[in-house]
Amino acid sequence: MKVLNKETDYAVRALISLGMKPDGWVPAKAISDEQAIPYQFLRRILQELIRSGLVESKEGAGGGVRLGKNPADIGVAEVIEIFQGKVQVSECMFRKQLCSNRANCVLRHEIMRIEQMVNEEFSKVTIGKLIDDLKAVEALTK
Amino acid sequence: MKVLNKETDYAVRALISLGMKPDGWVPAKAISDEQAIPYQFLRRILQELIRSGLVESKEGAGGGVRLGKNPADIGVAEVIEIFQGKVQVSECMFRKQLCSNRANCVLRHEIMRIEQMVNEEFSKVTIGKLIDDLKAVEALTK
DNA sequence: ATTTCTGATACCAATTTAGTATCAGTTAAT
DNA sequence: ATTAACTGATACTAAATTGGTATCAGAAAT
Repeated sequence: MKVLNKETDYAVRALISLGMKPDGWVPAKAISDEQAIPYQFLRRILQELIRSGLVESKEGAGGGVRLGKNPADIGVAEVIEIFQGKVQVSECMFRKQLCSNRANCVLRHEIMRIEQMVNEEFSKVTIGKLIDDLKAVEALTK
Repeated sequence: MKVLNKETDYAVRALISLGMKPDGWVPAKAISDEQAIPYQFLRRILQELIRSGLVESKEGAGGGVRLGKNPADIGVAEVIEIFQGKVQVSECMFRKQLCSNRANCVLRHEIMRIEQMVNEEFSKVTIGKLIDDLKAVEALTK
């Protein structure tokens, strides 16, 4: 059971990379090289990040991309949602036979609790936090 | 992002169904009808549950399946693991470029924390608990 | 005008998912 | 002894998803 797929994985890495170069426009090629992400695949990923406002872009020579929000305001949950949709345990695990009334279905309620918890935790892990952690590790290993 | 696939979903429903009929052998056909699970698909799922000891079977006429463990001792985490493997966030999200030393990689550590939390939560949701909740709802709606 | 970039979109192979089908063997009842 | 009701094992398939590639048009800087 893989929670993050390649798109989300690459997107997070790209966002971290951008967050560490806050000045100017970074071409997709630079990120692709630095993070070893296939160029065309990354391009498509960046376009989705742009559409959803996490990243801004500038066309033409000297152009590229940069973060569209403060790194501390970008939670991994948000990135997951863009590429893999909202976390949902099952379409509806307890229909018909098992659950006469959807509204007060305790079982579904139970499961949705975990869903929400996961979402909250993934929201707390922001790009900013990841960058901070990363810097702390780098300082130690130097 | 769908956390449970059909196999896990159907498996849990089948286990609940079996847990509610603790006496005797239940043929796969009966579960298939009751829970509207495609028969052949369910058969394959049951065979995996049997292999992993959650379910016992008896061949021949009058045979069928029954729980192999106490419902309270079957956590949904266990079922997920059988059909979807251990929860893992990413193969290794922070390799090479981002993380010089795997062992003390704070980022990976961070993510694995959520992983473990999810597993614990899914372990606490047992078939027994689901059955209890279900009965409580049924009592209310009657 | 040429180079460096993004926008948009179409394509593709490999894998996974969800489901079907078949045949062999076991047990119970007649 | 036969038949009906079951599981065991396994092979097959269509459709969707995943991960990745390719192409062309257009924008900006030089």
